[in-house]
Amino acid sequence: MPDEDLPYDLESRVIDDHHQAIKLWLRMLACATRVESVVRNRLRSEFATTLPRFDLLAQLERKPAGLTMGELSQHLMVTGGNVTGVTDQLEAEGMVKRTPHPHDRRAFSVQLTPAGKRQFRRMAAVHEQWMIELFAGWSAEEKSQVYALLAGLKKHLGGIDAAPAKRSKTKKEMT
Amino acid sequence: MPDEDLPYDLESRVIDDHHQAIKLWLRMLACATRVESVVRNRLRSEFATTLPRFDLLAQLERKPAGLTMGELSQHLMVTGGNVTGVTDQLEAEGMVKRTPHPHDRRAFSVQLTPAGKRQFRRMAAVHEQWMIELFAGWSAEEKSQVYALLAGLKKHLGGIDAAPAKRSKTKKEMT
DNA sequence: TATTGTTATACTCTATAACTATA
DNA sequence: TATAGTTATAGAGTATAACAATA
Repeated sequence: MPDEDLPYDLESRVIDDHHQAIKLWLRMLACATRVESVVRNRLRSEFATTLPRFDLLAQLERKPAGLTMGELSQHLMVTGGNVTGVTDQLEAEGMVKRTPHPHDRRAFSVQLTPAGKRQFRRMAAVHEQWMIELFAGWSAEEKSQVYALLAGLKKHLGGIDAAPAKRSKTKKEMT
Repeated sequence: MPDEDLPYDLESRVIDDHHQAIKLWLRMLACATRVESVVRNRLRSEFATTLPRFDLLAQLERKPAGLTMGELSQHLMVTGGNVTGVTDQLEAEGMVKRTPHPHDRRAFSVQLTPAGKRQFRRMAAVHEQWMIELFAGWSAEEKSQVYALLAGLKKHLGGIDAAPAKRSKTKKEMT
C-alpha cells in the first residue's frame, strides 16, 4: 500500500539542520528503494519470481560453464545457506541444475537448463524495458554523468569498513 | 561476512549486452546497498538499534507535538502493524511515549521522551559523521550535482506505477 | 584439519487480514 | 459504516552455527 503513492517518503526524514551528505543520501535512498520496490513487485506479479532468484539466474547466464555454490555465494554477496535455498527453488522450477563438479566431489557446478535460459532471457528483456522506463527521468547524457560519478563513490565505499572508523582496525589487528 | 569486502558485488550481475539504464541502476544499487548496510551494522553495533527505529525517532524529533500512529505510518511508508511493533520496542526502551490524543480517543500522540530526545540527538550526530565519511568520495560540488540530478529522477519515479506500464491503469479504471 | 555444501534456526523487515474501540 | 490502532500470521531476505562428506 505505501508502495502505490509517495506523498511522503524516506526523504522526509531529514532533521532540521541537515548536512549536505545526509540530504544527498536520503534522496538517493528514496530513489533506490523506489526502483527496487517496483522491480520486486513486477518480478512477482509478471513472472512469479523474486529478485534473489533473478540475480542468481543472471549470474549463471554469464557463465555457461556453471558456477559452484561457493562462487554464487561470493558473486551474490550472500551466505552459503541462502544460495542453497534459492538454488533449491530454482531447481524445483526446472530453471537450473546441479551437476557434479569435475575435480571436486564435494562441489557442484550449477548451470542454467535450456528452459531456464529461455525463461531468463524473456525476463531480462522485460527487465531492461523497466529500467529504461524507470530511468527515463534522465537524459542519456545525465545517465552517463551519474554513472561516471557513481564510479568514484563506489570506489570510495569499497575502502570503508562496516564498523565505525573511529580508530579503524587494521587487518593485522584482526587476527 | 559478505559485508566485509566487495571483491564481487551487485554490479557484477550485468548481462552481456547491457543497456545504459541497467548499468546505471546496478552501480547505483551497489552504492546504495553498501551505504545502507554500513549504517545498519553501525546502528546495531554502536547503539543496539535498527534503521526503522532510528527513522521513527527522526520523525518524532521534527514534530515535538507528536504524531499519531497513522501519521507515522504515512511518513515512514510502512503499514500500521509495523509502526505498532516499532513503537512498542521504543516505548519499552523508554525512548517514546504514547499519550492520549486530545480530540480522538481512538488515537495516540506519540512523542519523544526527554531521554529519547537526548539519545536520538547523540545518534543523529554520529550518523551525520558516518554520512560525511561515506560520501567523502565526492567533493561538495559533486554532491550538489548528484543531489540536483536526483531531484529529477525522484520526480519521474513518483509518477510510475509499481505495476508494469504496458497499458497503465488510469485511476478511473481502478474502481 | 580445512573446505564444500546442507540443514536448522533465528532475526529483521514488511504486508495482509481479522479484530476492538471508538467516531 | 468508517477509521485508529492492535494482533496474529506470513513470507522475503539474510545471518549464524552445527554438521556430513570430501579434500
